[in-house]
Amino acid sequence: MLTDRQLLILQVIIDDFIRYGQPVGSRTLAKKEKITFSSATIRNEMADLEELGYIEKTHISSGRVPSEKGYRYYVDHLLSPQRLTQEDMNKIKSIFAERIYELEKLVQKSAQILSDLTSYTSIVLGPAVKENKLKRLQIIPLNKETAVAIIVTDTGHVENRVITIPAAVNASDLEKMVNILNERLVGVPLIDLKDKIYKEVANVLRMHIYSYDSMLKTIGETLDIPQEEKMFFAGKTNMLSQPEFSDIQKIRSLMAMIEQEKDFYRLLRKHRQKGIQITIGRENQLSGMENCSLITATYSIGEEPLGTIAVLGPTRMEYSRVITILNRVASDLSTVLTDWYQND
Amino acid sequence: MLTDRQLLILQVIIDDFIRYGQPVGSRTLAKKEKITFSSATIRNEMADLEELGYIEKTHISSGRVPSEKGYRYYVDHLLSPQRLTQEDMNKIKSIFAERIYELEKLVQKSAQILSDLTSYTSIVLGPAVKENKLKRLQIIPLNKETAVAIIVTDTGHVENRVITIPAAVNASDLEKMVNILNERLVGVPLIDLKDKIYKEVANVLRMHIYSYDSMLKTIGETLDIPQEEKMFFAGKTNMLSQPEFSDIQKIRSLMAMIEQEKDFYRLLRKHRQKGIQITIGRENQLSGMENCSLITATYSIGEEPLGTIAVLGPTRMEYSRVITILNRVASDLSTVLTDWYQND
DNA sequence: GTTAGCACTCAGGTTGTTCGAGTGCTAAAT
DNA sequence: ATTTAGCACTCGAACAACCTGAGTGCTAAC
Repeated sequence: MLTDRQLLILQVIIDDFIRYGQPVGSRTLAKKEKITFSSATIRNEMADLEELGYIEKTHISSGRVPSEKGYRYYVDHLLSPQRLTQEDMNKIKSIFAERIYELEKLVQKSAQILSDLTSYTSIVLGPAVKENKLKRLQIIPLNKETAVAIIVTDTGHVENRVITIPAAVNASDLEKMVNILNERLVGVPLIDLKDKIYKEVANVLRMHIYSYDSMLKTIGETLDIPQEEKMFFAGKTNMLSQPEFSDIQKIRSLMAMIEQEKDFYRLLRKHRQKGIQITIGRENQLSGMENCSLITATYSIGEEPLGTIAVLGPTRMEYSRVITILNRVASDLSTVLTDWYQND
Repeated sequence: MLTDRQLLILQVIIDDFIRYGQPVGSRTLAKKEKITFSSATIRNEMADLEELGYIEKTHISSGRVPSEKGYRYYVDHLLSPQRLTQEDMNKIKSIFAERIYELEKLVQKSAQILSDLTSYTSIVLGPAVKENKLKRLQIIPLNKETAVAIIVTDTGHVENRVITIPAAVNASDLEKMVNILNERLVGVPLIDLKDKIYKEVANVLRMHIYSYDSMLKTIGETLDIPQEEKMFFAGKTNMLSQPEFSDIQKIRSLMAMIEQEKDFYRLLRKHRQKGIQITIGRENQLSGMENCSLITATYSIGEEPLGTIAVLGPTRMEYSRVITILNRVASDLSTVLTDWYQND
């Protein structure tokens, strides 16, 4: 177990390093207000902290730098909570004060404000469309062979897709079918649509529709809703200004990682628990993330969790500030959404 | 006027520099097959070429590098046309062989293939939605206050927006109005919709609809179609691997330029003429583009130009290869689109 | 007109040196 | 038993000196 003095030193080292990005030496430390003992004492303590794995040297006679274990301890035990400046508060408020009725736009704006305020990269995982409920299905013929199928959900989200209409199907059949589907399926979550069609609606369709088979196939196409939540990025290039990424190689691997959205999506999916979640450097188990930390929070409608908002920064990021901002944005976003949807 | 030998030397210098990215010296040049005279002769010719502004030295005793004027002359007069490899041809074909019915997706795929094949960044300016013709307008109420307005165009494009419904408007009025609008407005280009409504449809509406005023306002909201063509990027980070951008500063200014989409959009808009257009370095008159060239082509339906596809690379890019690819993709894309739309 | 030869230039790599920030250890002070 | 002062030591970064190689321009001979 660490002594109080060791904790103090660890905290001051990390705070200083986060602030200035330079290895911290005993002399620098000794000058700090909070530190009342001499540099020699500090050196002894630092030697212990290093042995325990909380800090590292970049070379044999350099100052110390936090290790991943050090950051981990720091975020778990040493974070000093921070208050937002009035200015930041206002910025956040101003976003949510606008009456934006489209979920996607709101979510995108949230990502924007997060990256603006933090100067890191932010990612927002949109709500899963598949859990929205069907409000209306519409098929609008374009010409003899093709039509646009449109699905509107209760959240106002619109999915659309161009489909081919089998030659055997005529316009009135199409219309009839759309009517039947709407009658039976409004209110059903998109993900259950297919199932429900085969189990409950197929019978009805067979009775009323002539070319039942090809029709069902067309419907199948239509209802292939994307399963995955959309990711919205903002400030992708903010990382270019971080001094730890002055090395072009690091930037390349980081960018490659971000572009490769699949892996990153999977990583985000691991952060679904409520509250703030932090993963540091290699904890992310994703190459390209060695020098990065990811902080996430969730937003929700009422008690129903909807999605994740996240900030990606260097391991040397301002954890406490980012956490405060993230909490704030998540809660404001949740409030707006809850307010909006529960007034139905 | 340049002599044949000077032209040969200029061409070989640029070809070599494009290939290896290193300043080209007289000795290197003398070793080339095509060059039958000695390095001393070459030095004399190079001195002349430099005086005329076609090539430059990076420092007093370095080899030569093409100047912007040199590149300009090269692309205007010296390009040796190139054939696509079978492999590249196949890749392009495979994209357009799939039956993709959505314009946006097709366009996005085209951007993707362009950046894949060239390893540069590619940009595609989508067709202007405003020129599409209205196929159907639909308003689907979500709850008492809000509704989704959906506009489907003859190209299968779907625009949608959440609108607020004035309290004075009731459901049957809404329906009636949508019917009237559809009757009168189908086939009208989106850009003319507003005009047409005020001039021709307003009268009819006034006769049939109770809360005429607030209704017209709602309709106005609905028809605020984005005026600008969408830009689709692909391979944004490809530039990171170009040796000329090993300098972090250059990358930053380049990325900042790309992120700042407005300016870039304006630049692209200047390239609307048919055929291949090339602007080199500072010809682009956009800071961040000093070391870049932009090559564009247009795609069309029949004779009707629709949009622009572009490749953004370093000034030292493989002009001839890019031009070949761009031509190919543009023409294939045009063929598919023409085929598709003229079968209406 | 072309080329060989030569003196000259400069970027970039290597080496050596110095400086300063930092360390660990020891012995004295508290 | 802690804490501190002092000292020898280490290393990176910055700088200068030097060398090399690729390249040039010019001149005189072919």
